[in-house]
Amino acid sequence: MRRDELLITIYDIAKRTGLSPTTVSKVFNNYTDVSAKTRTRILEAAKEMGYLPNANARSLATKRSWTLGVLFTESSGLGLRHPFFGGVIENFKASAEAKGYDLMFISRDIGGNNGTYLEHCRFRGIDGVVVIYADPNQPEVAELLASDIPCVLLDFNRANVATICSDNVGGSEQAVRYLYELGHRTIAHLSGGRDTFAGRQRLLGYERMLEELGLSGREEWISDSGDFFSIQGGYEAMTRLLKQPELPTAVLAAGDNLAIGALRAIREHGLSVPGDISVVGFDDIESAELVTPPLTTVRQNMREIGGRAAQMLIGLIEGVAGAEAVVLPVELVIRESCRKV
Amino acid sequence: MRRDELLITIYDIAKRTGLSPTTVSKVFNNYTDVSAKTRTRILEAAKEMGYLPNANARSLATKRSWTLGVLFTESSGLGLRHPFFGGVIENFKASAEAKGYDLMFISRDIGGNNGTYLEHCRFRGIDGVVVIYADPNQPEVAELLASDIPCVLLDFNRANVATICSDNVGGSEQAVRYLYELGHRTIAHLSGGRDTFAGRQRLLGYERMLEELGLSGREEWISDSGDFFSIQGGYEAMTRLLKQPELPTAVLAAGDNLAIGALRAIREHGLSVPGDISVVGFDDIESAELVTPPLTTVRQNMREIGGRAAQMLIGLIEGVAGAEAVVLPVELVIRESCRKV
DNA sequence: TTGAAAGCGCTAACAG
DNA sequence: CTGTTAGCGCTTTCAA
Repeated sequence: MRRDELLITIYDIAKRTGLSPTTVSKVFNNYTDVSAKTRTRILEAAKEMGYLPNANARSLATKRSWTLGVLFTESSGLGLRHPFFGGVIENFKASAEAKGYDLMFISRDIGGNNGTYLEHCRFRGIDGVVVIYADPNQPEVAELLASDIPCVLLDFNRANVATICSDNVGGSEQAVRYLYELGHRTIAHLSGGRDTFAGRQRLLGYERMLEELGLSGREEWISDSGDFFSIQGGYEAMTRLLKQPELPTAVLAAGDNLAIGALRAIREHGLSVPGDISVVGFDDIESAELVTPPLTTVRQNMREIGGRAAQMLIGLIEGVAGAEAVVLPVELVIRESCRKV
Repeated sequence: MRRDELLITIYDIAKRTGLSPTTVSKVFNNYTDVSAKTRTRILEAAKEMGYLPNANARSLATKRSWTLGVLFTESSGLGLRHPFFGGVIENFKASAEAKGYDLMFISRDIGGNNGTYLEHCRFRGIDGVVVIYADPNQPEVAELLASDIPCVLLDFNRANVATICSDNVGGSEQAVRYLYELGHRTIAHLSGGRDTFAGRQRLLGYERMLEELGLSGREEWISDSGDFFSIQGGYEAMTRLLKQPELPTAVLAAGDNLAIGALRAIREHGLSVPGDISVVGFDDIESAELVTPPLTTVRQNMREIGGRAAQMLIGLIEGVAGAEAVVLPVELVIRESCRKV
């Protein structure tokens, strides 16, 4: 069975119904200037003949592909495997599909050759792209964001670009206040890397709340792990912290994986969580509740992030929305990694 | 800046170089019947003018989209969020891109309306699809597999379809033998659902090795969790097991998440792992080594599964390979959830 | 080694 | 309300 033999076009339908291809096309594009009778006649013929529109032909004629690009930074090495982003994309996908868009991954390969992200998008005729955790200052990302292709940027912040991220500052503030209310007065921070927006914001919230509560911050109690997502990074940052002559009674990690690494470092140091040190994470990834002790953490709303991102991007594409910066609320999820002192 | 103003076509290049569109096209398709001089002239002009081919036009003319579909079963509710599949897709993506293919998610929505997977593929002109953990007996999946569109099926097995999966039988066998060598004689199984291929295979390996070792299997020690991936399922299946009058000293779970749920059930029952009961998982997802105690488990080679799947699919598409059934070796990763008895 | 012409399947003015 | 016509950008015979 060759595929071409069953490829039905609007011309076939036109011939069969005695109408013109134009009219057939109009029916499939929901034009209103087609009589009800003609419309059903065409629809019936189409169904009988097994007609399906050809997306490529349509895109060629309309310059609209109904395809959304998904751009991951490849440098960070996380990508899909990270449960947080996997979850975000899943929800993005569901929202996009409901509105008739399909998703395609954007890479720098273009037909097997090297190119830029922007070139890839132009090559494929992508209608808009969601940029997930990619540094907007990286030249190739910047090029894309500055182009005429609508973009939504997640977890970063940039002038004139539609962005969406969690309330990172507020999340850290909530966490620190919670620890304070449990009686903690010496609170450290495992930072997620000062070169990322979310990392800086979470650090900022930590510092702000410390100040608001009249606690003295100490530079040595901020341990930079370089990257949110690595358990190893958290382990190392916590290990450094544990070398201090005076230890904090609590630590806020800028990511759950950092917190998980910290848990291990603390245990190996012969101390217990929350017995000796209380730990709070950030994200609420699936494994947060699986570790021992289950992690108290600041939950980001993955579902909402993905859904809103799709909605924003489509709004931009269809010209019904401008580039706003959305900040979504977070929620402190209390489990068992903190105790009263 | 309107996009159309900077859309350069082969006609523009032809005009600029004084050559014909045909010749320009030939250059970009690596035809050999173009003189070296002409070729460089065209290439230079193209670069200067910022020319990019138009994938839609190309697909329309050639009936080849250089797009691979990724089909997830939506029913199981896992999808990207599961670290195992996320990892598989990541590697699939990398291999596919290196050969000039891009990835698109296949859904049942087609332009926002309902349709079948096959219709979606035809609509988009998808060249081939990787079917990830979707039951091939589900009618719409079966329809796709039976079509003329090349498919590779992961983690299932079906006549005349290219498939790829881990050595599930062998993995269970290795695990049981390992437990046996540690001295265990009463070994239970948390099954991953008898309606999935991998679930049945893992059960089979378990039963076979029991028999080979001369151990008596007991029907009550096989606890079905209905689904590989749910921690909750593992918790419940293990809880049922713990109600038996006589308890096994070891349990093989058909998935790491099942094992993680079992860990919790055992702990809540007042027993310890591996003190009272040894536990072995299957998959080696990231959290396997994060739980307490770190899980001994059968590792599937995500990287290889994804890479081979891409390679097989492209082989099928390009007609250089037939539909084989590949089984990849697994590896027992020993951590701390089992002890000698 | 190069090019003219036709066509891939669809849409969008514009007439009728 | 329906149809004619002319593309969208590219590839592919086939002839020169």
